[in-house]
Amino acid sequence: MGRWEPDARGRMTAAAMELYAERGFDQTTAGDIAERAGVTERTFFRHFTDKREVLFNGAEALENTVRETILTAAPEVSALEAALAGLHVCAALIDERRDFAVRRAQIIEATPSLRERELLKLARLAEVAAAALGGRGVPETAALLAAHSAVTVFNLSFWHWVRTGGTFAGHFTDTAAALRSMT
Amino acid sequence: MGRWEPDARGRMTAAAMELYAERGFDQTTAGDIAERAGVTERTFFRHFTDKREVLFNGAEALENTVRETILTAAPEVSALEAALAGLHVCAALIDERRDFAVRRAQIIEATPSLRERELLKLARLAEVAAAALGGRGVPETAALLAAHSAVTVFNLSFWHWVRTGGTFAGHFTDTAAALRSMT
DNA sequence: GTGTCGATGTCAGTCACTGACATGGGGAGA
DNA sequence: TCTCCCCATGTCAGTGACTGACATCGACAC
Repeated sequence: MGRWEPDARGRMTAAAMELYAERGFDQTTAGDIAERAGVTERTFFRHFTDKREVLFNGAEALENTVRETILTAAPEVSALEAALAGLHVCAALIDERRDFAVRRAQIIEATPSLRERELLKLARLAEVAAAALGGRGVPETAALLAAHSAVTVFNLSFWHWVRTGGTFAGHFTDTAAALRSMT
Repeated sequence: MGRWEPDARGRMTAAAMELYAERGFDQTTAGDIAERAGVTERTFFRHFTDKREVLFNGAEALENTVRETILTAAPEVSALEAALAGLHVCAALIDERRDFAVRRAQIIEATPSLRERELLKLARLAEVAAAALGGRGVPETAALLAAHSAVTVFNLSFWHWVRTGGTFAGHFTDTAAALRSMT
């Protein structure tokens, strides 16, 4: 691929995480990140649409996981349970990288504009889940409700996990149970 | 208040809505808005923290409505029903200004960065609702789940209302019913 | 009539992001 | 092994969002 030092993208991601954690998102310029990664500011913006996106690389992988898990769920499974299953697999994946996830979460928590971007990614995840449910024949409104509910469980249990420890998947299971017994 | 033409804020909001609708958010500069409103770009940024915020003036009013409705709900009402009641009142308020709401929704829909901001406002609304439920003695996880679920109902029925007509409150009631029967 | 105060104007600066064009090394094919 | 092409990167100049510091001006109190 590249012909200079390989994995420019990975170096930029690492540099950004370091700098955001060291001095904060607002005090870090795109040029700072590029410099630490040994590339040009222009190259940074060729890889990432903006300064925030560098923290949201894994989003597409999660979307694929959700989509495929929902689509391959047994046909008799309800919309809500299929959506929960999809997000539960995501939680289990993230469980494997607690260290990274926590550092990233702390950076996001400290910066409103990053929280904003995170909400957009979660909304996209819900849309993907809803579309997958649609592919199972679930009517639109039911699909959207189930998808957004599952993403809410995902989001709430994520932050609970970051703050309290344990396993993400475990918190997810607990929160899902609370949701089922809510009505 | 001001000593020049009064209601600079209102003029800027109106100008921004016009320009965003006419030529799009990205093709509108803060200077354009200020000029049409008869003020300076600097004045625009004194009233609004950024170019997007101009479309989200009513957010605080909604938050107050949600908070007070939840806090004054009958004590025997469940967390979910209290949260739904709070958001239902908001829906009824917005029903009174369909024209404005639809124009605003079309602008937001056309611009990803505005969708992002809208999600942040909805998240804040959910946090306010959850805090109000906390004030009623609801445990944290249950409060967060109920609040976010109600906001999801609000959001989904809002877009359904924008696209199909009818009343926002009516769509809200239907979607809330679908949520209750989901589990 | 004078002084204070808050909203506004002015100005200069930083930085996110973009388009256009140049470059250089690696790999496919001769 | 040489050559040509491609693509990731570098270079450069520009636009526009936002900010801080300071000047101003009109309403209102006294």
